[in-house]
Amino acid sequence: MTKRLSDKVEDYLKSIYHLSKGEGRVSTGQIAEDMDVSPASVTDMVQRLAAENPPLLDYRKHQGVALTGDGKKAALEIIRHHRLLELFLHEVLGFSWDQVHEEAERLEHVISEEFEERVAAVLGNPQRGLHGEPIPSRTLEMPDPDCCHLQELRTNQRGRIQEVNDDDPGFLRYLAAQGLIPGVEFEVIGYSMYDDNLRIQIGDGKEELVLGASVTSQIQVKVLE
Amino acid sequence: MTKRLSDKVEDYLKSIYHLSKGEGRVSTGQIAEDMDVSPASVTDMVQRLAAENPPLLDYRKHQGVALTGDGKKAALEIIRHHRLLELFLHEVLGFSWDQVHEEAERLEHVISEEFEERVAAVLGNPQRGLHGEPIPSRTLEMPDPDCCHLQELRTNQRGRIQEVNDDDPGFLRYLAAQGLIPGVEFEVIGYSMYDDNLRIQIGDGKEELVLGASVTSQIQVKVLE
DNA sequence: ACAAAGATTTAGATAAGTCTAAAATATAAT
DNA sequence: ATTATATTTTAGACTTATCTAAATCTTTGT
Ligand SMILES: [Mn+2]
Ligand SMILES: [Mn+2]
Ligand SMILES: [Mn+2]
Ligand SMILES: [Mn+2]
Repeated sequence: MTKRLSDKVEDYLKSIYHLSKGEGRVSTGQIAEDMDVSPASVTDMVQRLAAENPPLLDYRKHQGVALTGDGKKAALEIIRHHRLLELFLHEVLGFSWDQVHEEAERLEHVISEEFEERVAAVLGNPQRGLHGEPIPSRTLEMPDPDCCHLQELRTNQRGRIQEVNDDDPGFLRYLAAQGLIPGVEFEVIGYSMYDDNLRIQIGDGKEELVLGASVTSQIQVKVLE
Repeated sequence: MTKRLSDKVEDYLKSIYHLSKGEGRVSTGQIAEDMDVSPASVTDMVQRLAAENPPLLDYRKHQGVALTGDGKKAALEIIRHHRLLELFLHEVLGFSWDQVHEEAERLEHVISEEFEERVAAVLGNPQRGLHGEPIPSRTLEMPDPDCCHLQELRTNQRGRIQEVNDDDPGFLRYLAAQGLIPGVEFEVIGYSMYDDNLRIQIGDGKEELVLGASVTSQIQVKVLE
């Protein structure tokens, strides 16, 4: 009989989960930035969530917050909804991969466990989302990331695109146009230390791309070999 | 650029639409009863909706409210969402006909026009919902009801079930168990004027049912011949 | 070690939606 | 036509979520 959380609370928990990757502390300022609200609003909200029964956050003045077990569970529930919904919107309703995020952002808060189960079943209990994100299991276990940011790779390293940032439709269309989609393999063939540009070659074709840090920081890859 | 209405506002407009059947005035008391909130809350809300720009309601003190053109359009938009969603939940996700209403009640407020269009397309642009209700068109025209309550029929009249009240799961399971579903034809073979019980025979089998007023008032039928 | 800068928290306001209790109005009954 | 009853509206309060401006910590640079 865990009391139903509001949409806003769910979005706060999700934001904190993403910023902390499930562990560690996050500052109120980071949350304010990510959620596009004032720092004062965040302080107020996190104090309320820390005072909940059971508490959803561990809050200490001037030292940010960490998710409690309950807070993390609530966040993972919504993240599971979000990622299943994105896949469903694409596979069943034909939404394009840059349109699904916004729609899922609203739907994630209102679907029942029944809906979640049925969608998962229709999709064959997938473990990865439309943009390559791992989907928490029914029991809310989140698989390890087993990948790092493309940004961190250097010349001669090979990798496979694992996951891309999905909250900017324009960026997603750009990625698709360049062939930078989850599953694609590549080799780093150059690095410029002054601007952090990375030159990569996709597949075994001669297709080359030069990507800036603001692109490579939004792509997660698995290093090969 | 019509400002986005809140879920609550949409539910008020929908309630007023149903109570007034799109025309005429409705008292604040009726709305309070239907929405399960206090009369004071209703008065407050209808005054706000009447003060909107453009106004969604016509309100006169102590004389109830009527939907304006804009209010009616907003109500029909949500009713279209609701009925398309119920059908979708049943046809695509396998929800039973007594489960869909509750889920649709929440989803109706958050789906985009894009979602609405795609669902309608997947379903083949249906004109009737899962419980027989007419579905407003894309342009928000509501087809005429062309039917009346089963309650009003008398001995020897034949009819076809057109539409049933869908907000009580138990009632829907009861109807399904009795074979009282939209499309089924029957003949009234008896009427008891003291308790308003109706005796009906379904199809041409010898299956007979006796139905009280609280059942017959929740079923809409088309009179045959 | 201390002042300046930066981040966070408090204080005070506002808007939406709800409630209960009291006041006002309308309807029905004598 | 008055009085009694029922309905509706107002008044005052509360909750959630947000803001701006002011106060208070923390961190950093010298
Ligand atoms: Mn997303
Ligand atoms: Mn969201
Ligand atoms: Mn319904
Ligand atoms: Mn609703």
